[in-house]
Amino acid sequence: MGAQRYWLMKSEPTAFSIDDLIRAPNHATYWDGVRNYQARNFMRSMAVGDHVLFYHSNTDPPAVVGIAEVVTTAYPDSTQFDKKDKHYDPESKPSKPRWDMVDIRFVRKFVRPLTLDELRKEPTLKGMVLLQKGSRLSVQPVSPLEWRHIMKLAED
DNA sequence: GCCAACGTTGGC
DNA sequence: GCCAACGTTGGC
Repeated sequence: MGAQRYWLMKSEPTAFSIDDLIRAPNHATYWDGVRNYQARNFMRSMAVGDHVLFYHSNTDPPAVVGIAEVVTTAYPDSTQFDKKDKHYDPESKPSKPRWDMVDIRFVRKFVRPLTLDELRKEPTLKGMVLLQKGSRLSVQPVSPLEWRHIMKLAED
């Protein structure tokens, strides 16, 4: 199998929305706060240039709202060492950081959000990690087939 | 706001 | 190593 090139990353729009990404300097940001090992490992396997579906979670309606791209490989998430940060991890040592982040940059916003409901109706997307029962991974792989299908949906 | 599903922690 | 308790995620 070739390298994984497509991903999906979740964000609560009240915390950080795709419009926040558009407004950010260079339309880019660091993706901090991931505190799940599986999600972290996916970030560690990202390469510069990989493409990312930007997903709004915990909102009405939850939806894929656009595309970003990976602009750095994984590096230590500084918030893990910041006592005042919500994501502070007292167990993590600067000599051996536990949590990583990547930088992503805005690519485009869909003319309309592709809602979770709509995605569920697509047989091609049945296997998407996002659509699996109980799936909560905030960083997850997307297959080339799923990616292409979502790009088609986004054209309409 | 509710709560099911999941991941992590810690007592044993 | 098991598993109950707990905290979190995120759809609804």
